[in-house]
This record gives sequence, structure tokens and C-alpha cells, in this order.
Amino acid sequence: MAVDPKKPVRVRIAPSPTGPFHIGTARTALFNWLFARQHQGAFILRIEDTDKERSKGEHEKDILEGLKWLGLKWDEGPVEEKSRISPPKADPPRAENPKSQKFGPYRQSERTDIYGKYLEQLLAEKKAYYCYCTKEELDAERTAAQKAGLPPKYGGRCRELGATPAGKKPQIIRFRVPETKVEFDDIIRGKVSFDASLFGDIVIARDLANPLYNFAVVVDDALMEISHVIRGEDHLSNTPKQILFAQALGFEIPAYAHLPLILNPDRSKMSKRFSDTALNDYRAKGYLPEAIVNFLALLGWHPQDDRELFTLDDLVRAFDLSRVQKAGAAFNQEKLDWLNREYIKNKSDAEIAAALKASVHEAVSVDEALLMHVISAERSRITTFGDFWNTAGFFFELPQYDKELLFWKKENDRSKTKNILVRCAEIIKDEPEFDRNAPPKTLIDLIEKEGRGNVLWPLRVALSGLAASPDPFEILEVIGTKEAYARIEAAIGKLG
RNA sequence: GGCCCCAUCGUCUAGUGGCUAGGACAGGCGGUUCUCAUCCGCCAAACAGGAGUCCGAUUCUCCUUGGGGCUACCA
Repeated sequence: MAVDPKKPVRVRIAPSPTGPFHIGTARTALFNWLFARQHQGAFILRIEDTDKERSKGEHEKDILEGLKWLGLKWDEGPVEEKSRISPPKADPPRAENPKSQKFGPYRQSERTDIYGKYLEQLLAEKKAYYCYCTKEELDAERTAAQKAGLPPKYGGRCRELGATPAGKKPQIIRFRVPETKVEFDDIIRGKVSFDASLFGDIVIARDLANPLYNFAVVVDDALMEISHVIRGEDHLSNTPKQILFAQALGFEIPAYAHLPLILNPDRSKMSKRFSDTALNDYRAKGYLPEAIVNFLALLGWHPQDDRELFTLDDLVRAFDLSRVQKAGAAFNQEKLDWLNREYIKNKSDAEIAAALKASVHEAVSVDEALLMHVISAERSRITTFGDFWNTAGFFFELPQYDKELLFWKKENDRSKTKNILVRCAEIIKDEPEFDRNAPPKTLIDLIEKEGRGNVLWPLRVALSGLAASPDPFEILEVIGTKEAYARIEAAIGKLG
């Protein structure tokens, strides 16, 4: 029903490069991409950079990289020439996998001629007109209307002007809004209707070369033959305006689906005040793209059964746009963390090592073999790759700790603990290496004689410096008996 | 203020005109364990309120309340 079998499915993600790639935009991209894949359609990336002041090349780059990182490739676009990369700094040549992205994005800034043409058409047909009112005049009008409790719409002073009034300059181009109701069928929300007479004549461009968002979108969606506009709910009230423009231009109206917004814990629109909003922040912290994808998919959508874990391929099979929730969804960091742990579980140690190294900004030189051992010891404790270095750092360097930590129970006094550690040191000293599955008999005897906690606790603390860590045998095996001996000696030293 | 959208455990959500309203995360308790994590078992936790329709509403309708979005020469 949502899909006309005769019409190819073509969807787009249309981010504006005025800030870092937003996690909400990433979700919109995901849903679009899934919908395209399900219907053998095309997923298009269009950079909406009509706002020249606020659009930045670095943000565009961030968007492109974010999409690639998530595995959401777009299907068409201009073929990028090398010279197009705006900063002259040449990209480091790297072996690109042949399946990698070969298209650049469409950019609205490169399509101004096209918009100008349609602007002229509307002007010629008297469906749009030049407005000579200054910003100051309009501001005054708006505040007055608002004060009177009326919709803050443009009064239409320049609407019927034949020629340029003497001494005035055209300020903007307005669309002549007809007095009608605009109704459309939203795939997620059902029938939605607006009263266009409340809009006033909408500004569609500063001049022929500078169209505004609402207008450029309509032209692009029509020219790119977008079949389904899937976007955030914040665009719901733009939709009737865009439908009006499309009708005036004789364009076909696409199907619409407005996704619920991602919310802060206080249920306002997600913002930096409560959590990181940039996709890149999560990438930098060491979240896996598959965890992010899975998490985002579950924010506003859910299958009919109780499954929670989905790969991108699973999602292509299971996702259903019409099952998307209407209500906004609060961003839930704990669930993301859980998902990330789940995906880490499925990774091999080698994969974790690779991700770990990638998550570190500065070059960290660690012993490769040691790192692999540490990963196998710590992998069940890691939530993100970023926090690996905090929880597992003690393997590489013993942290400072208080000597009180060495006492298992309060009644275990200094001499008893010290005595046990001295015995441990003696046992370790002559062992060339330690196999946790075959510990020295002398150590087993000691544990049996003194009690597990009495030996294992101080030993573990001596080795890790922490109240919580992997067990001492495991640490012993990873760091080796030589380092272990030194650490136990240090603990004995602390006890005086 | 105006317009529009929304409403099931704390959170993400499943679900039905009649169910002990299900799952997951988080939380609590217990087991395993020297500690933490993992793992296993258990527990607690929701249909916003009021009318109406109906033999019967969490489910359908309306109202209220609450929340959100938009209200730019931003997107």
C-alpha cells in the first residue's frame, strides 16, 4: 500500500552540513536505507547546503564518513573528481576496497541554476512574487500579530503589486499561498491536515540564486524522482508547504513518512545538554557501528516478536516502516551500552585488538602479545573500546593503591597478610612462567591451608591494585611471574 | 499565543473488544565466586484522567490533562 509497484522506490537522506552528523540524522538515514534495500530501490545522499554562511565542508565530510562507517552506502550521485575535495590537502592515498563508495553526494549549492529556473517559472505564472518589505517591517508585523494572539503570518502587502514601487528594492521572493486545506497521508501517522490560509505567503528565496530550504527540497525531490520522503517529525509542518509548491510546479507528490524524534530523558528534543548528539562522539568513545545501528533501529521501531539483536541484513528483512512508532523515543544510554557489550562478545580477540587500536587517537605502543592476553582477560568487562584502557590499564602499569585494600577482612591484620604475600612471592620467584590451569602445587597448598579469600584477595590486590579485577591466576599468567614478583614485593613493602 | 503531532512498566517497546497485559535495558534479591565482570535463577515495575459506544474496554469515539514539534530572508 505504501509502495506503488509500478514506481521505483527512491529515497534520500538530506542532511544540512551546519553541524556534526547528528545521531538522529543517522537514524533517519538508516530507516531510509533499509526502506530502499527492502524495495530494491535507490538511496540518495543530498547535502542541503543552501545556507552558505552556516554550511561547512568539514561537516559534510563528517556526514559522508559517518554514513560509510555505519555501512549505509548511497547508490548514486556525481562521480567525485579528485580536485573537488575542497581543502587542497590531498587525501592520503589508501587502498580503497572496490565495493566502497564511488559517488559523491548531490549538493544543493551546485544546483542553484536549476532552482532559479523554477523560481522564474513561478514568477512568470504569478504564483510567486517579489516582496519589497524590509526585515524591520516584517518583524514589526509579526510581533504585533503575535501580541494580538493571531497567527504570525505575512499580511500580503506586496502581493498584488504590478511593478517595482519607486525607490524600493526587491527583498525576497514569496509564494502565493492559496486559501485551501492541505491534506496528506503519512505512512506512519495516517491522515494529517493543515489549513494553508494560516500560512501567509511563504518566502521561497532571497533571490533567483538563493532559494530557501523548503523550495529547494521540493525541486530536488521531484527532479530526483524521490518516491518516499522519510524524515524527522520536525518536518511535519513543512510538508503542507512543500506540497503546495510541488502542486504549483506541476510535480508529483511523493509519499511521506515522518519519524518520531529522538528525545532527551526529559522528553525534549535530543540535545547536547543531556548526551552526545554527534555520531562521531560515539565512534570516538569506541562504540561499534553494528551496536549503533541496532540501537537506532530499536528507537521507534520494534518487530512483532521479542528479538532485540539485529544486524543490518537482519533489519533489511525485518524492518517495516509502517510499524514505526508515532511517539518520540528517549535516548537510552544503558541500552546502547548493553548492545555494545553484546556485539563485543561476538568479536574475536583479534577484532577487538584492531578496534582498540583504532579507537586510540595518540599512538600507543603496547606489546602486541601482552595486549592479546589482556583482551582475553578483560573482554567480558568492556562496555566500549574507549573504556578498555581505564579498566585494563593495570596490566600495563600498576596503579597507586592504599595498603588497606590488601586486607581481605578487617580481622586480617598486617602481619598475617604480609606473611601470606611473602609466601606467595617465594612460590612465584622460581617459576619461569605461570599457567593458570596448572598452578604450582605449593600455591594450591597455601590456599588450602590459609583459606581461599585469605590468599587470593591480597594476592589479587597486589597484582592489580584494584578492588575489582580478573582473578589473580589470570593476571599472573598475563603479566608473567617476573612482573608479578615485583608487584608482590611492592605490596610487602607497603606493609612495612 | 496559533497550528500540528503524540500518550502501555523508570526507559525502548509487544499486544488484544474478554490475556495472570509479554519481552529487553536499567533496578532489587539469590546462586556461582577472594573481588569485579560474565553466566544462571527469581522479584518488583505500566495501560494518564473523565465521559460515551458496547454484554464487556488498555484496545473504538469525544473531551480533559500532560508532553513534543513547527511557528526565520535556518535546515
